[in-house]
Amino acid sequence: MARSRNTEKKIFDAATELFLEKGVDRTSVREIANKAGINLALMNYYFRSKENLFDTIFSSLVKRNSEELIRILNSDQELFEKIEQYVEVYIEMLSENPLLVSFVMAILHRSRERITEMKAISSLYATDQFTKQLLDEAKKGNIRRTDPTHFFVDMLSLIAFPFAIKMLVMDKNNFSEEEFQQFINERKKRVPKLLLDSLRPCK
Amino acid sequence: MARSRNTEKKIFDAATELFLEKGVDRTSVREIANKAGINLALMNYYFRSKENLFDTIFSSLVKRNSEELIRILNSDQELFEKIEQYVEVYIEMLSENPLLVSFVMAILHRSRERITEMKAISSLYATDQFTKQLLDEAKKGNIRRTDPTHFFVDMLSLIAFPFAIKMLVMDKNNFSEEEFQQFINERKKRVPKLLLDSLRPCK
DNA sequence: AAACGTTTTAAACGACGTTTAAAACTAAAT
DNA sequence: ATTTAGTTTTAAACGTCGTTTAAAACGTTT
Repeated sequence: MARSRNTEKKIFDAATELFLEKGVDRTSVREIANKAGINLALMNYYFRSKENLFDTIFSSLVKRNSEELIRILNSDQELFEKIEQYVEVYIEMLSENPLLVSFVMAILHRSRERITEMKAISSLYATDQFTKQLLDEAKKGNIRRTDPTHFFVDMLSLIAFPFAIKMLVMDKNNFSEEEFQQFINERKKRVPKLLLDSLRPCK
Repeated sequence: MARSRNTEKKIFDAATELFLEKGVDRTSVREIANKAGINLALMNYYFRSKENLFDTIFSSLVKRNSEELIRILNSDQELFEKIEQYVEVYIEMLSENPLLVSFVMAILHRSRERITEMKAISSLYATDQFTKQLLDEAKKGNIRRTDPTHFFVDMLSLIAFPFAIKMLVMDKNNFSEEEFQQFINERKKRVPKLLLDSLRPCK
């Protein structure tokens, strides 16, 4: 240990703030160093590369937010309730963390190949328990038979994509920021209803 | 006119190919110039900037592919058929044009800055006719009442998002490229069914 | 063949992420 | 108290990026 034991944290915090504010690509290492009040080279000393700094920040952010989602998905809660809760919590999480959304967008755009290497994301989609539940309930005749992979992709799409096209939706409907938030809030009930309707055996 | 009347086209073609192959950000102007067999400065001479070159390529790609989608959306076709056709054609289009997917990802990622391109995309979604149709059919009692904005967002999400998370889906399910194509193909029937089920008045 | 506008070229610019090698510093060993 | 070993910080430079510049090469028209 030496002069400053919080240099790493200073870099981390400054970068987080700048990444959120102007995006990863538009934030230079020199800016980060400046904001953190440290020498340019220290970013590489502590985080090896800007890319790795980004990954570190992103992973810690995902970790902080994903635990509840993972817990819900793997609980032995009743299927319909589980879906309702999962969707609501997921949407709320994305709603409260714009940084998370823009990070995911950045990753999907910049390194779609690399996305599976990110353990933080990968662990979010451990769907074994959920898959089993879908198949069991179908066998019991409680729900219609459905391909679990498709169902999970449907669910993720309905949850996440609206955030990706936020600007498009706002522009098309002349939404203010508040109106878009309201729109997203409505989806907390709408999306589960849509999904559950497709599972109900009735007709 | 002077020495080479197809320099512009050579740049356009080389850039298109490289952008598809390795993404916009990972393609340098020097690479484009190299592949096109032209001097570095000519890219700026003909296209002003790399960003503008990207826009040009993207716009022409969208133009080539969007006409049919717009036509379908604004036709006076019966609602259910229209949805089926729209989804199928859209998925097929994204399936055949990976470049389009990565371009859209690039634009959505920086949607705050890339307003021009956003407008280009936005024009794809003149949903007035479609909205009217949804409201009319609901009034007639043929379908359940639904918020047209939400419904359209649902539809787009189910169509497009799976392409964005392609690598994740492939990794989680150990899909080969062919198997992912098959998975996408299945969605051509699945997605319309899901959407139509949510509209049916029955239960 | 001279003048003009267009296209092409080589070289350089400033900004970027990163590396280097030495300096500054702390902590432990003599 | 001084040397030693290890860590942290620094200034300077590296190579690459997108872009600009000013001159050269060229085709066309007079």
